Amino acid sequence: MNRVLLVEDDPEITRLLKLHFESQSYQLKTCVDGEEAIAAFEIEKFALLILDITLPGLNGMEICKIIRAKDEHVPIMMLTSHGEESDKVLSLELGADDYVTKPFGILELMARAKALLRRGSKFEANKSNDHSDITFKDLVIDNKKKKASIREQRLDLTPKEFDLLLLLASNPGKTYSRHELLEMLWGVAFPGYEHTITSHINRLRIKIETNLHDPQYILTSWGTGYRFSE
Amino acid sequence: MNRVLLVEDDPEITRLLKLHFESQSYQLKTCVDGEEAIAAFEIEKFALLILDITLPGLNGMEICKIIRAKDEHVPIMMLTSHGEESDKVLSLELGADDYVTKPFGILELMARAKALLRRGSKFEANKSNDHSDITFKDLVIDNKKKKASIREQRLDLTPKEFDLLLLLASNPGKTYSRHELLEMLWGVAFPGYEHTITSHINRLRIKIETNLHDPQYILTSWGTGYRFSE
DNA sequence: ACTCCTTTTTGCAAGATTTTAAAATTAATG
DNA sequence: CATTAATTTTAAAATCTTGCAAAAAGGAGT
Repeated sequence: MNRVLLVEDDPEITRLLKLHFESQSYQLKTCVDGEEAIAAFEIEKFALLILDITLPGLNGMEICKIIRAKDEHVPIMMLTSHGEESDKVLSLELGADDYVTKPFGILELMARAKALLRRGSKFEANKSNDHSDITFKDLVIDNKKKKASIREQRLDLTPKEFDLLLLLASNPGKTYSRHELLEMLWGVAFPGYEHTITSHINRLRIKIETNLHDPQYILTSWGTGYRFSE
Repeated sequence: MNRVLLVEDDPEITRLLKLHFESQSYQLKTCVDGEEAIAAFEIEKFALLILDITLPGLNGMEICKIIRAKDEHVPIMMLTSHGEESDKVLSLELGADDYVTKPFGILELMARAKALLRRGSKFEANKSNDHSDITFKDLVIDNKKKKASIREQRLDLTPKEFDLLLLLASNPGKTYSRHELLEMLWGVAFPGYEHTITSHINRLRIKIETNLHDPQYILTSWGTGYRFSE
């Protein structure tokens, strides 16, 4: 069973999650309010529920409570705009299993969603290869150890640099626009500019590339974005 | 036979144990209540049972009693939130083999689980090298003797300091977040702050490093956590 | 070669994170 | 029960990262 139910009124977030869940071959059904969600939940079975807290009409916590009363086990993840600790505690008390605050990096959200989905199902697909190293030329990225090295030498990367490199390198040859990168790493609701990406790419290259005028790892797709060599 | 059955309703603990048992190549099957557990026990064989005492429906002690009646030998470990001595005594009378109170350090729990598993099976895999010393540069850690020395000189470490050093040094190069360290050494339900880790790292360094501004053993992964040199 | 547009480079201030030191709390011991 | 040791919390100083902007350099098309 691979159906996920999302209750969210922001179309931008809906679009993004739909994109990512479907790319991982999950079906994402979306509702914009609580009544719709509860109705959907009555007819169909879902492997995971994702509820926005701030919604018109019934809010996320209320939905959570109602659904938890009907189904003790289904994994529930809450989304919220404010990083309010009280919301978090309250949600978890109401029976939510995880809690993500906006702006969230889509990759982080997906990772946590997968953890919940995994828990619910016995047949471990474990599709994502979070566990194996990525190697290209003299570069090795070990996500498990949070470590990257080039020519046997450990790279001293900041968290953002590491994430950026990991994302690009996980999909060699795919060009990511600055917008996409911001969305995936900085989060959907990130208010900043795309310069930021440029800066980070630059700093990464300084640490990785031997010759900045002829990069071997992080390549520019002119007018489009960046890609990892393949 | 390497199957372990966990009966636990807290998803956080479930997640953590699953992670650790699977990393040690055990299969961990999880149930959230007693009926499910007993049903599973009827069909499959397990090398170890871990029961939370406080559960919705049938509690851990009741499950223990029922299962012990069906199988005299299977090792059973109890988990409980309150360090109540009476619970402990009662559990052991009901046939449990070990008893761990929350918050528990995951490493301690794993060690005790392994001890029980070992008892049950004669063919000792002994996968983990708990018994050999760890040596790096001038530092020697002897887990068996709970002793560490640097430059032939015994270090006077407190228990927490020793555990922290041992954990980091058993996986050189891997960056552990403060959260991970808390979870593994202090326990899942530890209510404190991550500063605590910082403090212990600091005191460890004072005892181990020659130059605090250029540590050779315990390194900082900026924005991420700490790691042992490799 | 010229112009327009994009990318690279550089520097900096604001904000985070880590270090350090010391105080407060808790646990262990006689 | 008092002392001592161990652990946790707090707070400030030091350090590093990040986001942004502006200048310099690099393509693309004419």
